[in-house]
Amino acid sequence: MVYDPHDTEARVQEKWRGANLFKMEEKPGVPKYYCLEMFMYPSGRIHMGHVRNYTIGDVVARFHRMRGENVLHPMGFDAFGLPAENAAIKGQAHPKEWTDSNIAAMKVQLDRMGLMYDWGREVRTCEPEYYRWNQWFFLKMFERSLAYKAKRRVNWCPGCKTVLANEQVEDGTCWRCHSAVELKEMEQWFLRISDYSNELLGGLASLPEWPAEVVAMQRNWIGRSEGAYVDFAVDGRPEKIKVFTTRIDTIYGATCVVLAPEHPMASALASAAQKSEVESFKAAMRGQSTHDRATSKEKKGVFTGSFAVNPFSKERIPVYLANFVLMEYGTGAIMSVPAHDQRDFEFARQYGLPVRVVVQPGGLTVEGMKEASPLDGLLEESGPFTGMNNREAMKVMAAKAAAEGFGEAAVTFRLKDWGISRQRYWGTPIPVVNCESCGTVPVPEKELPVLLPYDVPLTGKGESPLARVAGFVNAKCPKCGGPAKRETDTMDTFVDSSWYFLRYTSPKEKGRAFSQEAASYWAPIDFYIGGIEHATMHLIYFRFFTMVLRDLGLIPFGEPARRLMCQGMVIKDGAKMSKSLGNIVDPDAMIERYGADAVRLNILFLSPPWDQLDWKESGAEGAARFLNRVYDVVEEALPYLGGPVTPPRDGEGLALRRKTHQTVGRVTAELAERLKLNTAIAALMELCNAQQAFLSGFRQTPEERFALKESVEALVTMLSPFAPHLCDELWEKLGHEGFLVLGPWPSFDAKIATEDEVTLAVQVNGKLRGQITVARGLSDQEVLAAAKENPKVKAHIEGKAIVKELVVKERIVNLVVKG
RNA sequence: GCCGAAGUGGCGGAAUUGGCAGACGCAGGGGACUCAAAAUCCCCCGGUCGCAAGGCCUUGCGGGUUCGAGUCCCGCCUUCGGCACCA
Repeated sequence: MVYDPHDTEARVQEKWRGANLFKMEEKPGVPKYYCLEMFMYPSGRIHMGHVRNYTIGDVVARFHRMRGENVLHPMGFDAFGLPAENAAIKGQAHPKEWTDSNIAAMKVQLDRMGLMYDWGREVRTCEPEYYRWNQWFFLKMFERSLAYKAKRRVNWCPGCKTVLANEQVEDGTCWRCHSAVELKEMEQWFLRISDYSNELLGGLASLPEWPAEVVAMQRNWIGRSEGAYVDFAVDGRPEKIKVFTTRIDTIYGATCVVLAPEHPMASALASAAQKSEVESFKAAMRGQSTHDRATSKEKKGVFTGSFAVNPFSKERIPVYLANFVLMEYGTGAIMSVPAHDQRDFEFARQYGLPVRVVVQPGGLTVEGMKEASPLDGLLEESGPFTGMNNREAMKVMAAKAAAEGFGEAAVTFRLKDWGISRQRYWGTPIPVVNCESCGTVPVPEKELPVLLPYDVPLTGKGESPLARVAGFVNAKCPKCGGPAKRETDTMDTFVDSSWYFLRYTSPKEKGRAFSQEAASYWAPIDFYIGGIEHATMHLIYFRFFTMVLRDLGLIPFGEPARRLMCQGMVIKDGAKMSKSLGNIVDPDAMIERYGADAVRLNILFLSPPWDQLDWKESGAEGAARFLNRVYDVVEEALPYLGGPVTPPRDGEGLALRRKTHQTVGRVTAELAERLKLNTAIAALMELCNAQQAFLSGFRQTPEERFALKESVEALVTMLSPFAPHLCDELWEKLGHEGFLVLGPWPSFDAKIATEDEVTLAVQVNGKLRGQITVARGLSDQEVLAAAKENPKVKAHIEGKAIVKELVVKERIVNLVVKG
């Protein structure tokens, strides 16, 4: 009998719908479980990456529900963003219609997969009821100076015609369209994520169930470094140059001070003689992005004509501007110590500046020096500090600087504030007006939402589209009532995704972003699944938002997700699936061919969820074959299940019971803890194989009937999170009513799972020589005696002296012999 | 350069965290059923020597610890990912 998945899947899905099975009903007195997959961008079609991501979540969510827990497993849409707008520019449809119709199409696809989503909780970020709360959070942050406007050099993507956050620049290109990013001086809104650098970094230690690589990437990205600020006086001028250094111990070796070309003091420090050179250098640097400068590596600079005074040695050293000093990091100024910093070394060689060794690791001389020495050692030529260990000197010298008022120990971070202004239409309007007399004025809360107008000319030409909508732009100043103009930039869509997980807990809530009661019941997320590409974007932003929301008193926790899993990429024939390579696998076509259950099973069976996965069609055939075998086993067993049953105490019946309970133990452990879903499926396959073998020798006794019934029902139940359609169908065949997802999960009996005989391997000198099967619970002496009796072992120990005897309970015996 | 992950049969991958390497599946070979095919079922399937019993080798490479190492330690090689003129 061949099982037809299409017929079954359609019928079973209809029953689920009829029973409103996926609506979450909270029961009192049971644990909660919030299982969340990163919501989707409504591009129009789901791909294999979605299939994998959502199947993992679905299996885990179903499992927890079967165990009787309150499970929140929602899905929604990250519905603002560029593709919708670009489609409109191409004249396809209004972004709103484009988005809505894509969502409708994708929901059909998701339902076909059999995914257990409570659509009653769906969230769409482009709805005013959602984005008004983006605006509200913005106002709250504005009140606390966590949102501010500043003129900065920002990343401009000429392809997307908008500004990008630092996190959205990859290798000097736009994360979305990969155009080379340019630097532009623009007035922008920023969120002060840097205020949370310390907590974002420290909090990582409280996330043991996050993947090590994500934690490492975030740590790297936040980039803490310990050092000191030191003020250098400028000879003959009142102002001081503040530098940041991690090597204050090398300060006696500083032979110049170098400023970034954009440093605010750069022009002022130019002497009359150097003025034109300084200005032309600044002009040359202006067009170059940090990325361009970094990749050229060549050190370029110009002397300003001014001199700085080393506050320790009082030495007078020249002040330069150079391309390798970044305005964005530290203070935008450094002290240059050529002997102990490679960049400074190269710069010194280029411009003929002196090189002086001040930390002696042993045998280091300036003559013949090919590169800087970063090593530790004892200070030399360092005034009163000479002879001191350099690590010690760092502390002492920073303390001296602080005591004398020309510096202090300091920690700096690489993490910069989050620029959220986007010069595009399809996003959340920033709730601010610019009044001629009052300046920047936030829109009062009661006027929210600032609605995104529907009719907006979209040309893709570059400035904010909203600026062309007079009805939107012209507003009254909330403060003075005078004429004002609205902010026409919209927010980065990563703002939307920074708190959506909280909205799911009370998606219909009015008057607040979310119900605080619901949020503190459900959140933090127990299990969060998504792609690793968000490691330093979404996954850092939503941690930041969670901390801010906690500080606003809205939630009682600061970390949004307890456990994170990043599913591996789905590739085909060793290459990433892409349209240009023509190796896209269409989920719909796969479901058409093998059924949703087989597709789900295959994508989970092929490798552990977090590993890269090479989609193999033959695997889907294998999965379908297995489901067929399960179907056959049930069909074959069915006629035998009616008669009287008695628990078996020995023989094949007991052996099958053992296998059944061992499988329950293994599968439960995988689903509850380890989540190596491929091995859970392997265990189920083994159980099915055992049942097949059992049936071929089935003797129709009440004992064997008991074992068979128990085993088959356990298999169908445990397979149901993976292949929910087939299993619900089989459950009905087996004479049961209702749905497997409502539980219960099979109970595990350790006593039955444990064999009363154990097979041990016997080694002689660490080499496997034989096996013995003995009763459980024998003493080591008895086990050793049995081992020595084994004929194969005997042959290897005969005539030799046994030097050592080892027994590892229920595993192995090792006899060490000599001679 | 720094940080992280990984390297196991023809392939995807297992291995209870130091205890029988290769579970489970895919591909392949042989057989049964069939007029035939599909489907299904049974057997074989890391390498090597051997008729066989069995021996030897084998988890990227080289050392080490241990009765015992895919797993731990030291030193390399390779691949992938992230960051990178960050002072």
